[in-house]
Amino acid sequence: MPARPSAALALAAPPAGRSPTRELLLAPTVEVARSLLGSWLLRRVGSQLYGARIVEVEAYLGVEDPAAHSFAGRRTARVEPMYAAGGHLYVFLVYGMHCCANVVTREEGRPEAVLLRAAEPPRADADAKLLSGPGKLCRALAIARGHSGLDLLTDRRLGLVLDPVAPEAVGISRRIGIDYAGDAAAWPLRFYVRGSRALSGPRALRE
DNA sequence: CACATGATCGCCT
DNA sequence: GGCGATCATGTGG
Repeated sequence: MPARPSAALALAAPPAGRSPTRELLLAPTVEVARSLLGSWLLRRVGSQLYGARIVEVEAYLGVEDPAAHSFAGRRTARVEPMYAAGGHLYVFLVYGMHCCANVVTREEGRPEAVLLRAAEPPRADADAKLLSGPGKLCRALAIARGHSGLDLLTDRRLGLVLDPVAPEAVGISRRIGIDYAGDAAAWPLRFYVRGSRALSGPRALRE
């Protein structure tokens, strides 16, 4: 696991745009998911700033969502950050080797989150597929389990800057990789920026 | 391009 | 003990 983010993600200066408010991140999870499309995920290591623009996310609706780690109120040390207030980060390990990062939503005690599935590098000449998948996104930005539970609104290492996309540019589909969750796998909770070259998943889910 | 498979280990039952 | 909110690589069309 790389200690530093990919050099291709280095930023000379912070991107334009405003930081999200706590209120925005306490909103219904689907609303937050759409708000995060286009947003910059910023990563700071030492004095160097890195970042990428989020183009694909999935909503996980907590205790009533069979695909969510917090389904039926499950509350363990791993999932605990999902119970924090909106704006915190939840990172977990899947398949023994990849991390996935989520932005927690809703008020404290209500464990919902938005999975960050793909992002675009800041420059057009970079590999568009560098962060095309939740595991690749974490690897490219050097996000690890040790970051789980941090507050994106106050932490120096990770943060967000809003840069909304037009509603008509947003595509919607079923979620990926959760077929074990039965009917919930078909719920339209994946949101993506149409036409982005950084999208993950099969072609049929990119429109 | 579509599909199949192996890697690898923390987490929960 | 079983199984993932995945990825890279391999095969075949």
